[in-house]
Amino acid sequence: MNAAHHHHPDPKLSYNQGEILTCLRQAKEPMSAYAILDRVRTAGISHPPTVYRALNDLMQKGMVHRLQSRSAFVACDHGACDGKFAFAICRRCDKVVEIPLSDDDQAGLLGLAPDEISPEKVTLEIAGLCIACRPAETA
Amino acid sequence: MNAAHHHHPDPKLSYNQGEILTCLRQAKEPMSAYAILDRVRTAGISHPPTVYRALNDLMQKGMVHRLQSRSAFVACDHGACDGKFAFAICRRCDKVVEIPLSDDDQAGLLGLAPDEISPEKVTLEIAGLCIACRPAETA
DNA sequence: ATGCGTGATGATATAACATAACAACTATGA
DNA sequence: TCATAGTTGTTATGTTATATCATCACGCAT
Ligand SMILES: [Zn+2]
Ligand SMILES: [Zn+2]
Ligand SMILES: [Zn+2]
Ligand SMILES: [Zn+2]
Repeated sequence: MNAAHHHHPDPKLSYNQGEILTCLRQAKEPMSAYAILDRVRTAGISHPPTVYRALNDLMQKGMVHRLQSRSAFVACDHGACDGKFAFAICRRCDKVVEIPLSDDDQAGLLGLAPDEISPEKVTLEIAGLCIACRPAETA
Repeated sequence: MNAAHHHHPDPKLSYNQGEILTCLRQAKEPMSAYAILDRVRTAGISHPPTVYRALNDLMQKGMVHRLQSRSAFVACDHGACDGKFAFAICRRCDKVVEIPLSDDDQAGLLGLAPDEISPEKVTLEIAGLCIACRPAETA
């Protein structure tokens, strides 16, 4: 199989990267690596390392983000971004909203780090209840 | 085995909880659940569910925190705390510093959440390089 | 053309992390 | 006694992630 035979979301991506990014974009919700694997089997991708390789490459490019609190992956809402984002996640339905962080936001967060650790990267995830799940919570 | 036969870090803790909290406090660094399991075998704890149960109980009490970005657990630096903390973590040596968050800090973080998700809990982990690892990085 | 280096992918196996489900034991009090 | 709640033990399994080596396609120098 060859890249030229398929539509790619970005010409710089390899075949596997393109398939997996497309899968995540269509899902519009976080997917585990193994859920992705199930969905791309028809595209000829059939082993976990293949999926993790592509996910790591896509994360390096900023096109995919990992939700640490869920061990799941989402396509970047903005095509790509570079460390300057956070997530809000509904604890009930797993809906995810990507939050762009301003430079000030970033600086403020990095400023929380103590002197003995010079900060480089911030992981911020805010869990809560989305508007659709709020009624269901009054049980 | 019975709690009365052992010194406990807190009388309200069960035997298993006490052993595992003591283990984490002695380590002073993050430990995976399975690393804890190895260390408490001599105390009669020998199965993963036992460790995870105690860890979950201790986390509920705020006496143990989980580092999402490492799948590891640390004893709270302050005995116990209640959601109002962050971590700075050295990406090279895994040194961890717990950062207490002021009410203002918390409010600021929760304020980043979009309208459609009402925020409840914030997970903030800042990765960087600790002072001891800075020389080693110039490779 | 031949051979080489590089990057991407394929494939096997295993490691590391976490939980479901059920059984057993203790303590407490009706 | 009996029921109840709390804790722990045990087996089995599910889920997430990586190490390692093999293979393939391509560009390029000889
Ligand atoms: Zn993004
Ligand atoms: Zn929701
Ligand atoms: Zn704490
Ligand atoms: Zn360090």
